[in-house]
Amino acid sequence: MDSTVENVRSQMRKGVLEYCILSILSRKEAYASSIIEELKAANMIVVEGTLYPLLIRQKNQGLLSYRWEESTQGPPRKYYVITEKGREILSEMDSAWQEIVSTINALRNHE
Amino acid sequence: MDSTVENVRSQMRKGVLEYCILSILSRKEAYASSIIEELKAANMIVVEGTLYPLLIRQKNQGLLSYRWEESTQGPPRKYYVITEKGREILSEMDSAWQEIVSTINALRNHE
DNA sequence: TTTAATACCTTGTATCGCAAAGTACCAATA
DNA sequence: TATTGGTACTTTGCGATACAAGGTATTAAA
Repeated sequence: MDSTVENVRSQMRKGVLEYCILSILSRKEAYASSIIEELKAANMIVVEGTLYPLLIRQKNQGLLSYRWEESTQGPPRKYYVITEKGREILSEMDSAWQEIVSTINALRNHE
Repeated sequence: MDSTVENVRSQMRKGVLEYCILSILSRKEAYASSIIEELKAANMIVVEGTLYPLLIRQKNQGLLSYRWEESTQGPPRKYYVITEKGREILSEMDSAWQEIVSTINALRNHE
């Protein structure tokens, strides 16, 4: 049951997910669960099975590193930290995003 | 050669492709090749193998219909026409898009 | 010692864009 | 009439990716 619109909505979210992750981590380091919380607060529904592989991908691309930290209430947390390369890529993502926004504006308001 | 950024750029485009198609067809009917031209002009690179299945999908969802028209120079063209339902969905896509834009703004400029 | 909460990770599935190859129609030209 | 080139539509196979679902491990409280 496809609900066209929900599908489109989730497609649009997908396109900017990596951008959102890097953006969050550019402000302060964070661990997966807290990133999910922050995304949820911003109306970007993301689940664990999506986020973990994505963080690992970005780490493998050199955009992130991480360190373990003990928690007072539960297992240790893997705090991800944005790298210098990550910041460079983030800034290129800013451009890419602006470009898409312009494109949509052009297409949507043209004439 | 993954070029992270080009990958992200294309991910972002994917997310709004259906939106762009409906948007173009909301102004006037068009056939596949002309849609590709228009998208190219707007900086959205799309190829046949992407567009045709997508048009068929949207037609099957009742967002589009089509009619054949003879061409003076080549085989007949399949002109796609947006339906009433298509216009409704397009307007919901407008909302979805605005929401994503707000989300990004919130995440990107927060603090 | 069992339960609940927190946190990390993996597997299988479905979707989707894209490259590439295929089919068909038409017109001009050899 | 046979061939070539241009236009247009369609299909197949592949790779990437989000997500549902299930799994492991640690800690603290009941």
